[in-house]
Amino acid sequence: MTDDENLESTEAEARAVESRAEAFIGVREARRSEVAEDYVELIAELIHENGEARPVDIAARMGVTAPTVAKTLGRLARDGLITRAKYRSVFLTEEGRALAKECRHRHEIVLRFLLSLGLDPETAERDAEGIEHHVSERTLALFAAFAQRS
Amino acid sequence: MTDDENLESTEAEARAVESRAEAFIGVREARRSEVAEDYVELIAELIHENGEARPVDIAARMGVTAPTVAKTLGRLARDGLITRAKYRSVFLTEEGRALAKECRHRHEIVLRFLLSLGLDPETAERDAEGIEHHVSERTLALFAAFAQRS
DNA sequence: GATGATTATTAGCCTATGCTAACTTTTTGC
DNA sequence: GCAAAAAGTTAGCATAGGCTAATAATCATC
Ligand SMILES: [Mn+2]
Ligand SMILES: [Mn+2]
Ligand SMILES: [Mn+2]
Ligand SMILES: [Mn+2]
Repeated sequence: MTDDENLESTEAEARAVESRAEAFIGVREARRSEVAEDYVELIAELIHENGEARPVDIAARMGVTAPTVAKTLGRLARDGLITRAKYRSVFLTEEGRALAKECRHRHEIVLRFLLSLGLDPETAERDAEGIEHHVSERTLALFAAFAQRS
Repeated sequence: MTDDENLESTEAEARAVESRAEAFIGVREARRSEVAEDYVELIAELIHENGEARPVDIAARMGVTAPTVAKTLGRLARDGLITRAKYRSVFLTEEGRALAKECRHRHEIVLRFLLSLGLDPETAERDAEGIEHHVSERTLALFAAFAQRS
């Protein structure tokens, strides 16, 4: 048998394997920002509604304990998305605000898209919360167009 | 001011907070099975195509190193999804096969849905790989119906 | 069947994200 | 303004899921 007939050895096969790997690598990459995205989006909302974002309110809405919030806020501060002072509320940096805006935008589009497909609001909200982190710009554009059209 | 006028203190507010938390808790729950789902789906495919699933092939397609695969396979075995013998290929248990079938089914539907929306195949595959873990049964049914219809 | 290449495992490290328990600070209500 | 309640922090623990370096087993080839 020639080399080309070996399992795995064709150029086409190699490209397929590579492109599959890239998909998974991309998903893992997206996964790394999920928590940060959800937090800044929520923080922006709390600030908008209440004038400030308190850890206790973040914890209640995220469904986690206060120490978990504290640790996550530490990472967000380290990454330049929020500022905070001990025992005080949290605020977004410019970068944090920009990310929050983008996340809210994406969340809105995904949610409206699911609703326009006919999904009930509760399930739509739940699914959007997970899906939003995994839609490319292209997909988002298609979602927006579809929701618009319908 | 009466109690009802307090920020956060209405029944409706409390329910909204609760339901938001449930959405996030659900997403975190889904997140916990993502890796296992991707692995069993891939293992099933490799077995179908090659008769066996070798760690080296899993690693190439997942875009991770061999030790990462080894550790993950340890968890899958612990959770009753695969069986394996040292230095040998991996096989699915009944439970693993059932999960793989379910994942493949979901993956197919999400992918076809994205394609039927007009997304290019590369991006569709990439997005499907992330989205598939966050679609409820209801959403999946709507996706299937839409792809069918179009 | 020796031997070099390939594949698999193990040990050890790291980060993220969750938790509980204990402690500190701030806020609230008399 | 003091005491109790609420909120926030810290320490310490666990698991998942990545990695590299080192080691071990298997396979392929002569
Ligand atoms: Mn989300
Ligand atoms: Mn969101
Ligand atoms: Mn996937
Ligand atoms: Mn998949």
